[in-house]
Amino acid sequence: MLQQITHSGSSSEAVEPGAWGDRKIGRVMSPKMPLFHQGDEATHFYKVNSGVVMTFRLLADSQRQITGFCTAGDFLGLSSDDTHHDTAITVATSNVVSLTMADVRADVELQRELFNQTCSQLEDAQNMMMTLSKKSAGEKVAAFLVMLAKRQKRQSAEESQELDINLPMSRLDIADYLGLTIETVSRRLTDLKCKGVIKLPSRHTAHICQLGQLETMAGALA
Amino acid sequence: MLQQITHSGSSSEAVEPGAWGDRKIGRVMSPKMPLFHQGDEATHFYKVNSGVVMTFRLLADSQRQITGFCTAGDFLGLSSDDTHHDTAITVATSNVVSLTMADVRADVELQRELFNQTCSQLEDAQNMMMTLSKKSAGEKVAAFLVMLAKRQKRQSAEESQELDINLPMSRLDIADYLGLTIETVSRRLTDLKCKGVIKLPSRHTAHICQLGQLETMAGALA
DNA sequence: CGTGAGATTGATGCAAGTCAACGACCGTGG
DNA sequence: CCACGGTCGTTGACTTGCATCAATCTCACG
Repeated sequence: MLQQITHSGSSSEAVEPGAWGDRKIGRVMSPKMPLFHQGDEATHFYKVNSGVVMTFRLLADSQRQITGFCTAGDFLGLSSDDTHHDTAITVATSNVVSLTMADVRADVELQRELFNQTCSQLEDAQNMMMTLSKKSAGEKVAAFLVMLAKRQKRQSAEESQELDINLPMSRLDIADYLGLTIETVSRRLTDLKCKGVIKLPSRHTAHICQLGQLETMAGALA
Repeated sequence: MLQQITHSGSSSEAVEPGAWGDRKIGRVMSPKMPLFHQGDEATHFYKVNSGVVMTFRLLADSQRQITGFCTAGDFLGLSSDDTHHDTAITVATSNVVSLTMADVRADVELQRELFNQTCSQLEDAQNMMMTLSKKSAGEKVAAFLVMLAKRQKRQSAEESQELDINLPMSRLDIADYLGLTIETVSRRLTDLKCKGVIKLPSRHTAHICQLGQLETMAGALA
């Protein structure tokens, strides 16, 4: 378990430079592949074309905070001081492109997109601060499911109350994202199941029965 | 108390356009003056020249999360969708300049500065996520004092273990920043006082006796 | 069909929240 | 200048939600 968390030494495991596919097409990566490690020099940053990548940072005592789950269209790995302050690894099979600041300087449209995304990520992070500090365990779990539902619905632009969502990450990942323990995540999920708001057909799938209800339980955000 | 928190209707109280001084010199504002309100259209953003401005966001049930304290050099009020997602008010007397995206487009140096700052703020927000979800109350309060010490030292570039710091904000502000209650903030502060790490000569001043010790108690961040 | 990591469920403890009373400071007006 | 009132802060008693510890379950994979 800790092995998953601790990053063994340097960037030795990260993808070697030059192994990236064409800039537009990107590179397909299987689950649990690191993009970069906390402390690495930030020579590149990345854009997710498909799949899920998560970023996290470690405290000295190996506590872990997952800072975000990146899905299609999201950028990650930007740094203000040329050092990565977190580690990024794929959660599911993903297609990722690698970029440099030189690419950005050459492309005005990319500049705009990048700046907007960064502002947007800052807002998300601030919302997450609210969630982490003010919400109860139940609200956090509900909010997490709603977030996943929104993202996965965006792709398959439905509008129904009912939908299946993917949970490619482990319970520990969810716990470390929400600032809870796996036990608490598990308990609150079964609560939701007992209340009939969701079903859990398999470990990595959730069926949402009443999205509106779930949103209510997630607590308002503004 | 709630009056302080609830924003009464629209942006009526915010500074009227045109009341800003010269773009470089800025505008002096007394404490508790709002710059903009959550929900306002984001026509301008701001840079703090001196003083302290805080930003916060409200949940529907009027819970408050302070998203940051901005001091000299910090930008605030950027938005990815032209709506302010938080409210900004001065904590102490401050000098603030107002800017627009047009200003940015006209100034390449400002672009760089702004982009760097935004990345940096994102990293800070992610660190804050760690603090909020993983640290104990005692660690949070210690970390808060260390943060203030670092900022105020940066200005008067000393390097000693001992220094006085200003606490212009109320205990409620500190609590809402750290995700605690005023009672807990108060208790942890008196703990630190009893341990001889700090002194509290007045309500809005703290004297740090052993900065190193305080940093240890704040818990490592990487 | 075993085996082990991941997930669930149950029992217990503790850190922080809540409720309540008191104390200290600040500005105001006599 | 001092007396007063109100806000803000501190301290104490009690409650509670989540973490912790521990046992069992399940299901993915060799």
